[in-house]
Amino acid sequence: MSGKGTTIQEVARVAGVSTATVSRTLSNPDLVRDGTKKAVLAAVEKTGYRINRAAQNLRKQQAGAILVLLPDLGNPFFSQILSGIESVLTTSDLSVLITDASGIKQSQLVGYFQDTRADGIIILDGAIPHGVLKELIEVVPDNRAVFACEWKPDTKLPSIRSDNQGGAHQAVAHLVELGHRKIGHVLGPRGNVLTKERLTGFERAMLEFDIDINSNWLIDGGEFSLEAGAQAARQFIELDELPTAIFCAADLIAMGLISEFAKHGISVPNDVSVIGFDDIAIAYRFIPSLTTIRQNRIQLGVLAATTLMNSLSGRSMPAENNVQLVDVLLVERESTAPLS
Amino acid sequence: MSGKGTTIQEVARVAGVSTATVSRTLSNPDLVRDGTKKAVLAAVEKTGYRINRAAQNLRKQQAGAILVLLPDLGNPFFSQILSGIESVLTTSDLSVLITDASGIKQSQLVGYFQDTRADGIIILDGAIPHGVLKELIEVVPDNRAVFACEWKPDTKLPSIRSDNQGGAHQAVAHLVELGHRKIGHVLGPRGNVLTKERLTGFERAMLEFDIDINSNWLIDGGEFSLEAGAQAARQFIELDELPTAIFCAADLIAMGLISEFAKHGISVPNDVSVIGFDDIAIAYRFIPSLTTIRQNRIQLGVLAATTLMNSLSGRSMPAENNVQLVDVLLVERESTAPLS
DNA sequence: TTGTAAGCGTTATCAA
DNA sequence: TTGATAACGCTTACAA
Repeated sequence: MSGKGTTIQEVARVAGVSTATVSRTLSNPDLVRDGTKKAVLAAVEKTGYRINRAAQNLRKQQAGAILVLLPDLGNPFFSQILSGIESVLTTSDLSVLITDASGIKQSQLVGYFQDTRADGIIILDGAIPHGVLKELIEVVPDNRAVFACEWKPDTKLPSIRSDNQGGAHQAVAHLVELGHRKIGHVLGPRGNVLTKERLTGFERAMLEFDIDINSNWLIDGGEFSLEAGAQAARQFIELDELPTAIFCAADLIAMGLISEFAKHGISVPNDVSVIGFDDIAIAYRFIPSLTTIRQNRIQLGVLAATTLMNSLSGRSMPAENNVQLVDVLLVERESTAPLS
Repeated sequence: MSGKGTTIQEVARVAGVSTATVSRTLSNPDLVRDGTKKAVLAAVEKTGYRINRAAQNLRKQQAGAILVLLPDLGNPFFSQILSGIESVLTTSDLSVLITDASGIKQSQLVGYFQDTRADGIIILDGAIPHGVLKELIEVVPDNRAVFACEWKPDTKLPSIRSDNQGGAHQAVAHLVELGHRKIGHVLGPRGNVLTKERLTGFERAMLEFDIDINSNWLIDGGEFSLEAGAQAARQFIELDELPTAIFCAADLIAMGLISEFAKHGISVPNDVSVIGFDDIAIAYRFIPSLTTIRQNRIQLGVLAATTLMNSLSGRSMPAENNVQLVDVLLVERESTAPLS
C-alpha cells in the first residue's frame, strides 16, 4: 500500500518491459515510445514505486545533496535564504544539508565531500577560517561551491550578493531627501566584506551630495548585533553634537541603537532618524517600525542554488561573470522622518 | 592526496587482506585480530580512504539521514535545538536534513521516506496538519518519529518537551515573591498544546498562592509573536485597572507587550512587571532585559536525537515512558521588580 | 526503440 | 579469525 520496497524490477514486470526502459521513462522520457511510456507510468502508479536514492546515487556516483554552510543558525536573517535554496533544490530532487559553521571542525566539512555525502556547497559565511576554506577548495572542485551574501575577496568562487554599495547609497539618499545633512553611520564588524561595501556606498553618496563626513559620527559597531547598536548609541550620546540621522549597517544594530537612545530620552524619529539594512522579520514590528534597505533574501537563495546547480551540471559560468548582484529596496517606515 | 575515489578494495590490497576484513575493522573491530586491525588502519590512513555513503546506505538499506521538520525556519527559537540535534547525529554519522513545514506538501514529506532519503524524523511542529501526520505515520513506523517541544496529544509518538506547566508555575511564584498579587497572563495561540500547558501551570500556581484569577487579565494572544504582545497591551490599556505583573506565554509576546506599553507611557518594570517564556537570544539584550523562563533548547535537541537514534537501533522505549520532560529555569532580569 | 548485462562500493552470509 | 562471494537497486554501454 505504501509502496515500501517496490523496486524497478517490480515495475518492469508489471509493465511488461525491461528495467532499462523503466529507468529511461523516468529519467529520459524522450528516448521512449509513447505507448511504452504510458504503460510504465501506469505500472509506477499501480505499484507505488519510489526510486531508491542510495542505489541511484551509488550508480551515478553522486551524493544527491547540497551542503549549506551558515555562520549562525540562530540568526533570523538566513531563514528566507534557506527557503529560496530549498525551493530550487527540491525541484531537482536534491536534499539540503544544513550545517552551522560555528565550531565545525575542518575535517568534518571536508568529510562531507570525501565520503560522498554532498555534491556541492553553498557558503553563507564569509568569516569561514582561511585554513578551512583552503582545504575545502583543495578537495572540492571549483564548480561545486558558491558564496551567497558574504564572500571572500581572494577566491574565484562564484558569488551571489546584494548590491550592498547601492543599498547604502539609497539609504543616504533617502535621508538627504528628508532634509538631513548631519548624517552618521554605524559600521558592522571590522574587516567584514559587507561592512566595507556599505561604508563605501555611504562615502560615495555623501560625496555625491556634497556632505562632509564627520568622523565623530562614524562609529565602529564591531558586530551585526543589538548590543553593537546599543554600544554605538552610548558613544553618540557622549558627543557634543548628535547627527540628525544615522544609517546603520544592519537592522539589529539599528534596533539596539534606537532602544538605547530611548533609554536616554532620545526619541526616534523625533530627535534622530534611523535607517537599517536587511529588513529582517522583526523590523516592521519594532517600535518605531524600522525604515530599512530590504535584501531580497529569497532571490539570493534561489540564485545561489541555481548557480550551483548549473555548475554541477556542467553549464558553468565563465570565470569573469562570477559575481551576481541582487537589487535591494528602500522600505520607508516610521524610524525616519523629515528634518524638523 | 585527497583520497578521492579510494575504495575499500584499494585499502584491502594495501593492507594485504580481504575487503571483508577492512569492512569489519571499520564497523566491527572486535571481530578482528589486533595485528590485522593495525595493518588495516594503517592502510586506511595511507590511502586516505573514506567510505562511500551511497554504497553503504544501499547495502544496509538505510538513508543515513534524519529529517527535522520545523514550523518556521525563521523563528530563532529553534536554532539551538538544531545544534543539539546536530551534535548527536553527527557523531553517529547521520546527516541532518531540515525542512520547513510551512507550505510543505504532504506527498513531499512522505516521499522522504518512500525513496529512502530519511531514516527517521524529528517533528518540531505540533501544528502539522492532521492529514499529513496521519499519512506520515502510516508510512513511517512508530519507532522512526519523535516529537520535540510541541506534540500532538492524540498520537503515541515519543515526545521530548520542556516542563511547561512547571515553568509557568515558577513564573507566577517569582512574581508573587516580588509582592505581586494582581497578576495577568497573555496566552499563546488558541488550541496550541504549549498554550494549554502554560495556562494550566498559571492556574495551578494562582490557586496554590490563593489568588483569584481576574478574567479581564487573561488575554488571548493568538500567536507567539511580537504583534500578539502589542495587541494584548492595547487590550490591557483599555481596562479600568491594570495588573501589576504579567506572565506572557512567550518572549516575543512579552517584548511586543513591553514595546506597546512604552508607547503609551507605561514603563516596565516601574508600572508593570513582565515575565516571558523561552529565553530567546534577544531577551537579554532587550531593553529592559527580559526576565523569563529558560528552556534548555540544546538538551531538548540532544534528547530528541538520542531518543530517535535509540528507537532506530531497536533500543526503543516502552510505550508508557513516551514523554521526557526537560527542566526549565527562571532567569531574573530587569523586566520584573518588587511591587512598589 | 528496447533489452541484456555489467558494475557502482559496500556488507553479510557462509565456508574455511 | 579471515576470505570468497552474492546481493543491495539502479543506470548505461552495447547489442539487437
